[in-house]
Amino acid sequence: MKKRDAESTRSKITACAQQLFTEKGYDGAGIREIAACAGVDAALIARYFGSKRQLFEEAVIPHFNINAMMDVPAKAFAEAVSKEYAFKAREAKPQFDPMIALLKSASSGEVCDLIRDAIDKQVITPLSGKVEGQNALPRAALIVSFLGGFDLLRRIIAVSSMSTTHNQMLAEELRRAIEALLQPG
Amino acid sequence: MKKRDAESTRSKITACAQQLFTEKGYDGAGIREIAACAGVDAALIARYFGSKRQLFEEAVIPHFNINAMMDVPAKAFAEAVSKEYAFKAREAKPQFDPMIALLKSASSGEVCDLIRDAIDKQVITPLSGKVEGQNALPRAALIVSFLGGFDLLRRIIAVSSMSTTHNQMLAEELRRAIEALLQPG
DNA sequence: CCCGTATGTCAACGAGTGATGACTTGCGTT
DNA sequence: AACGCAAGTCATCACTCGTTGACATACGGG
Repeated sequence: MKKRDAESTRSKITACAQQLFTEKGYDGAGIREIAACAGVDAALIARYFGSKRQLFEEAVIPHFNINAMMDVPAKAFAEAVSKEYAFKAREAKPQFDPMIALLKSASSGEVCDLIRDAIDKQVITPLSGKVEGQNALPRAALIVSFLGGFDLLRRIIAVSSMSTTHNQMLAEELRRAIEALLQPG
Repeated sequence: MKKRDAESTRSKITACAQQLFTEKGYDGAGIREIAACAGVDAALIARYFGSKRQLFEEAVIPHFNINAMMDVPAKAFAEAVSKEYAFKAREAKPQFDPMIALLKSASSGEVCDLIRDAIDKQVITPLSGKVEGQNALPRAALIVSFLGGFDLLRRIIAVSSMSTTHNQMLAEELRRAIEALLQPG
């Protein structure tokens, strides 16, 4: 019999859900697999979170934001974010990366609306504050497009021409493109 | 009893596979669903194509290329490709769009290697011929990143700030960013 | 015409899915 | 100490998945 500790159980489930959703996406990670990783019975997930979708909503969605980047001054923003993205090693599989988890789950249909809302409200809208000129919102969306596509090709699909040997150069090109999008035409 | 016409059966399966892989991605589209759409028994898919993976490989992978764009002169390339992407209406669900199908299937694991090869050999490599200066390959990959991320946010996730009202403006920003990536720093 | 092969049909397998409800058991409170 | 509720366990439901093999039948070459 397991030690009875609801809080610890809940947080272990959350942590394993974050990790497995990052590795396999929403559809790819199963309830039983998450439970096994947490050393917990699968039925507990239903009890604690209601459903798989709610687990995803609670464990992944809130962490998809750019709070860490928001206090960077606008001038240094392109530089900071491009370095951040380019130097996240392609091989390194962090236990939890909200961006990867969302990209891998975007085609799911069951959580696509959650993802859309999170991107809109937690990323694009705050980011639009850093965009000069008109049409700040869609231009912020374009920057997010670029970063998302970058992670998709480099860390999920793992195309060969974006290997880690090009980190420095990729950071520079990333910065140039982001600056082009930040500044008014 | 069905009329016996192997060629027509095969091509109907292919067409429905293309459509359903576009709508739901590799994991989301089931063998039986594809067969039903084609008005065919599910077992025939195994007979004709061997496996679901091979069906995907035959029906989707070869069509993911930039042959249509290759004869555009380098100077007009950014303009042409940005318009092409920006004006593919978000609502319009074409029966078959290889880009959407691949994006929705990238997280599948079962066909990710096919997708990687196709992007490398059929898109990034030919595109790199249009890139000036050094590091043509990774810079071509960045352009593909951008276009992929664009389609992902706009047509799959359907972010609200990229609605069709911004078509013209999105095309311009897209062009600026692509030109920044095409020309050497 | 007749037979063999190509084509289509059907049922089933084994594994996996998320979710549910009944049951046991540990723990804190009274 | 005994009760009640929270926490954990187990079996199972009703599906869907891709794949397989046995079977039926249409069609074309002899």
